[in-house]
Amino acid sequence: MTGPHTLAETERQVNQKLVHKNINFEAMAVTSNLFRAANSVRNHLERTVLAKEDLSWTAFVVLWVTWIWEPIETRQIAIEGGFSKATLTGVLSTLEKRGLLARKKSKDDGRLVIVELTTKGRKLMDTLFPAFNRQETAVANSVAPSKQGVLADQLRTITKFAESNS
Amino acid sequence: MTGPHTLAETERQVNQKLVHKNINFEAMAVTSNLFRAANSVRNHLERTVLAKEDLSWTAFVVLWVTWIWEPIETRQIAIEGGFSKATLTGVLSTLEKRGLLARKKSKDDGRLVIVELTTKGRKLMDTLFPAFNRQETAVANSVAPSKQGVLADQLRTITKFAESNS
DNA sequence: CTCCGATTGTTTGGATGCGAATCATTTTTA
DNA sequence: TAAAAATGATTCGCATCCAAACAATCGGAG
Repeated sequence: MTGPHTLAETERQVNQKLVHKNINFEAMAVTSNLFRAANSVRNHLERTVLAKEDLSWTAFVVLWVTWIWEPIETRQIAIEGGFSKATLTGVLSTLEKRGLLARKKSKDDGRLVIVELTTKGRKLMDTLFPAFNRQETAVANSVAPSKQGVLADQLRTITKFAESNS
Repeated sequence: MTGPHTLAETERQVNQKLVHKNINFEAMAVTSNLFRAANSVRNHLERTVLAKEDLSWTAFVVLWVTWIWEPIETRQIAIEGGFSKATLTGVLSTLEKRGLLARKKSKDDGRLVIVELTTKGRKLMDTLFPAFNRQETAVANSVAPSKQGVLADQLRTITKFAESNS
């Protein structure tokens, strides 16, 4: 991820390419570092926590959302996790095959599918999520704990803006 | 992306699931909002800027890195852009087919491939990047401009930590 | 009661991305 | 100099993800 060029070098180079235009370097720094941070943190968590359980990122999110809210409708898992219904169907099948969760039809509405963790799945999350959270803590603590609340708020604000302005 | 449950509701629910364990909610908020923000901003930029040029995110990054540093070695594009060599080969072929850039062999080292934009590619980036940057500005300005420098710095710090702790 | 539109999960087809193996070239070793 | 190791890019096989089409179900309008 960290290339041979520093961000400062890149900005200088961009400036030379665009001397005649008005480029907002500070905004560029915010977004580009947002992507770098998200990617590297995701890779970090995958390597340090998820890999040994052979779970993909999406699979973990599905387990997590289900664990928190079970019993839960599949459509809600997709919304909460931020991926498509199509993606969810595949991941659910995989996790069901591995015995970590179970699908069942809703009695009230035949279209809906309800998901619950199995005992095995619940047991896994009981140890996996604390381990995950420990790594989240290590990552977050690279900025001062007293500043983390503001940081999270700013990220929330950015999300809200980006989502409302299609 | 934004589910029907607020973060506060989720935290309350997590707390009930884990009353006996120590969960760091602030760290959880930092990372989860980091992913939400990155995803929503990427989707926003894809929709508002990249879609009308029929460019994928990765394709745009390749064009951008090349535009800034050309002539540039392919391995450096991959490092700078944060994706694998395998991914790059495919994207380069696509962009070359579309006449936006060109590959040539290095004279000094026959293993290396050097990439340059074509006139068409350069012309595209001359208008595309300013448009992209305008949207970056809109996104970044959802937090006060005076706080953007600190925000970018914190994201840089997180990246550095996550990358150094495999 | 019967359509008919809306909603939901699944299937299908295609795009994207990666790791491992492969091929070509260069550099190092002996 | 010749063989071996190292370094690049590409190819191949696999997993992941999505949009669109599809089938099943629900809820009204008439």
